[in-house]
Amino acid sequence: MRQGEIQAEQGRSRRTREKLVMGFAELLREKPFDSITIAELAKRAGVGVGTVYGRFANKDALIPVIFEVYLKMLEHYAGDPANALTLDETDTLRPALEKICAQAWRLLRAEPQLIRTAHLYARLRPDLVGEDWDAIIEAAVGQFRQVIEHFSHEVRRPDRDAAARMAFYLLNTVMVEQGLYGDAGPGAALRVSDDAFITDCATTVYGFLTSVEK
Amino acid sequence: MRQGEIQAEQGRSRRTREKLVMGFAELLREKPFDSITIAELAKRAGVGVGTVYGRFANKDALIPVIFEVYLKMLEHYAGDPANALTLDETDTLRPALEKICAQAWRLLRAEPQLIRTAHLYARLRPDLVGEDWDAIIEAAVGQFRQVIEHFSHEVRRPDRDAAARMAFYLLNTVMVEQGLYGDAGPGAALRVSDDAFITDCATTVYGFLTSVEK
Amino acid sequence: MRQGEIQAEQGRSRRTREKLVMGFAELLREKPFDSITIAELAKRAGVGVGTVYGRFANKDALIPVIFEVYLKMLEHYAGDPANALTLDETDTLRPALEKICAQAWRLLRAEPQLIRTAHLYARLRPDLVGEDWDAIIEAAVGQFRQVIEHFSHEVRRPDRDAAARMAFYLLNTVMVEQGLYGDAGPGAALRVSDDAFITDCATTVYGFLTSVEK
Amino acid sequence: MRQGEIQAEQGRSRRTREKLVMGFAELLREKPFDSITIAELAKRAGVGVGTVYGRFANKDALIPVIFEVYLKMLEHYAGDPANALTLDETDTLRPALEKICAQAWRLLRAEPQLIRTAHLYARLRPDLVGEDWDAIIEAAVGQFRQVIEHFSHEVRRPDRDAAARMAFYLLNTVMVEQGLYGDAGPGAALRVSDDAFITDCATTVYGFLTSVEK
DNA sequence: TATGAATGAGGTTTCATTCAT
DNA sequence: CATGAATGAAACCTCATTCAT
Repeated sequence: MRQGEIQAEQGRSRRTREKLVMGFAELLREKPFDSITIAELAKRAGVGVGTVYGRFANKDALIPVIFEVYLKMLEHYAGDPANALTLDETDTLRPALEKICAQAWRLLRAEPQLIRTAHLYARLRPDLVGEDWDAIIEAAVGQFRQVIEHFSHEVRRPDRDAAARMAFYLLNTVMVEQGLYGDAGPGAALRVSDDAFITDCATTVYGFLTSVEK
Repeated sequence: MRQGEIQAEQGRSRRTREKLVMGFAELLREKPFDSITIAELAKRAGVGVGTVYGRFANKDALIPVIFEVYLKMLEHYAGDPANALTLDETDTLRPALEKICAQAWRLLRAEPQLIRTAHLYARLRPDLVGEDWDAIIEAAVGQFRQVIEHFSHEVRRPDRDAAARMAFYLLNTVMVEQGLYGDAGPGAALRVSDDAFITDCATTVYGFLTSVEK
Repeated sequence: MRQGEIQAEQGRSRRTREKLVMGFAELLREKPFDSITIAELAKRAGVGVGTVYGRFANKDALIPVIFEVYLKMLEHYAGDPANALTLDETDTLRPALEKICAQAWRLLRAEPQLIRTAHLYARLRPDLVGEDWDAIIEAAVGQFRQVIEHFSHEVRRPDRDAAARMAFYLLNTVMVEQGLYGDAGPGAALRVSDDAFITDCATTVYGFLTSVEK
Repeated sequence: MRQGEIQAEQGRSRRTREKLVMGFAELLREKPFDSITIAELAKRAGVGVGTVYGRFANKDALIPVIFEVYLKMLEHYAGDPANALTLDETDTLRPALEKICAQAWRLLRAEPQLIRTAHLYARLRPDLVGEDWDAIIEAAVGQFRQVIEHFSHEVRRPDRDAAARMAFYLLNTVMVEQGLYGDAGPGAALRVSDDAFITDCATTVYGFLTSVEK
């Protein structure tokens, strides 16, 4: 069970939780977590304030739900066949990385507020992330491991697992930064188009995977 | 003049601003911006709350000062000869990048709270960053331009300026992420030592700079 | 029937009431009445909150039960042969009073929280004390009447009933004050040991009983 | 300075505190402390809620003020010549004690709510009574010391100080009990008129002071 | 200009009570 | 009858901002 969350998940109670999570997901797409008030959440979910406290011990207990919502969104996105990554045998590593980058980019642009909040709270309250966050990361790392395996002959990093992790980390960090905060932040230095940026990201990961150990 | 900041910079008034900025700098190293109250700032600066409002129209008007403080810190750090980057003719690109990475890492570890807040607000309130942020970025990009120029024969990117910008962006983003939030966030996937991470960062930038255009 | 209490005392219903009273008695020994929540009581009694409201119209309706619990405790205490007051013919009034005082003191020290709450609510909500409180008092007054009767020749108060009432009142008030609130309150002025206090109490009652009418 | 109370007592600030204390005193005469809300106090004092928190860190910080108000009331009462206790040489101990009792009784009847609350919180929150409570007690004990000194030949208790303390304690406890809670509580056993009760109280103290050590 | 007391909207949390199941 | 989820009024407290001195 998530931190501060309150037991009992059946019948009316279960539906209430669903209403709350749905209302919360809506709000998370509209504004940052700390501008969301409990009263607002209650209203959006169509329940009373007390009801929120019936399911969540306090406002902090909602933080793990951010990741639950995030994970749900990713699953929904991954379930869409349009986003399936098919690794053709005739393909090479670089275009495959570009596909991945382009996909990640689309996702970031589609759900900026939610992803922003998730990333923010993963940092602000690491104690409250729960297991969903790990699941999210491991899934993504796994995808890279597959790609590396598939184009094994092109990759020169000796430790494939470490390489997959770093590749994920690189791509994730760099794209989230640019995708979420756009022209603000250090990204302002770039002044490039979306497409150019996607290409550069792919190049970066490609460069990392194919360069020899020091 | 910075947004929301109030004119008149002479005599008593000027010293008041200095006191405020110094107190603010102290507090920024201790806690996040939004946990700093105006009353707290006034006390730390040794002035009255009303006086703060005499210089800054509202709390938001302090956000640009975050970047001013950040820039001042960078300048102080850059002014220290111990941190000067000397590009020896006999050197090669890769060790030079490693030096840069190691330096950046030290800085991040020395001033995490301030850098965290600056990066956060550059994203949360891009409208309020002011000119200092640009100055910070251009300075850093410039350093990369120098390095690229110096090891020109090793770099295969055709557009040197664009390459310098991306290199800065990469390094900055990736290191800030890992340096500030450590094990939380996607960085948790890495599970590597500081030294290994620094090396990987250098490799990444190196890989990017030396890989051929698509 | 007690105020606000709900009829029907048979079978399942009767056992529910017992569970509630037992749980309530436990809680009364742990904390003041107004820090006890209905949800807490329900849990302790092993029933649902709604069930509490099935037996008691509202929280106030529990106040008379405080006295019921108090009375039960006194009866339990009085039933213990170790606490029986045997008035020997060779005894005199003063040592008898000291025995009574010492006994009362032990009781106060054994059940401070419950007695404190009972006395508090007898004052705060005199409308809700119910008949149990009278029973408690009359039992105690009766004991004094016996003692006065037994040492009739030593007592100089003409009205024996009034004397018994005042004696009880004196002892009760003075000891409860000191026993429950110890060093706080006016008792702070005393600064005496338990034994000395018990002796002084006995002296006081003795002085009252043996002094002549004005 | 009192616990949780906030510094600065001059000019506007001083007047605000006065307004608050006056409004508080009014409310204390009307209802128990814990039914008084901060918003209510603010309104009564004619200030904003924030202002209350500007002077008192939290609601608990008002508890010491209860005793301040109580002490002020006692001083006001003591200052009235009508209440001065003149010990005539021709007097004897017993009538003097009766005068004291009668006076105490009048006071109790005049300010029941305030005295009730003060006594209640002296017990509930002994940590917050502050110095005023000690001052109140010592003043009262001092009065008894005087009386005992004046009628020294009638008093048979060897330790005059201890006797004064016990006399005060007795009288205070017994009268407060009866005066504040009237017919509720153990006082219900008495069923006597006010005058008879006053006489009995005097007799009790007299009995105590004039009976020989055990 | 400097001060800091005063303000009050707005946020979180508790808990007696109701009522659908 | 029993249950416990749902309710929402009401309490406490914070803090950016104003304004009289």
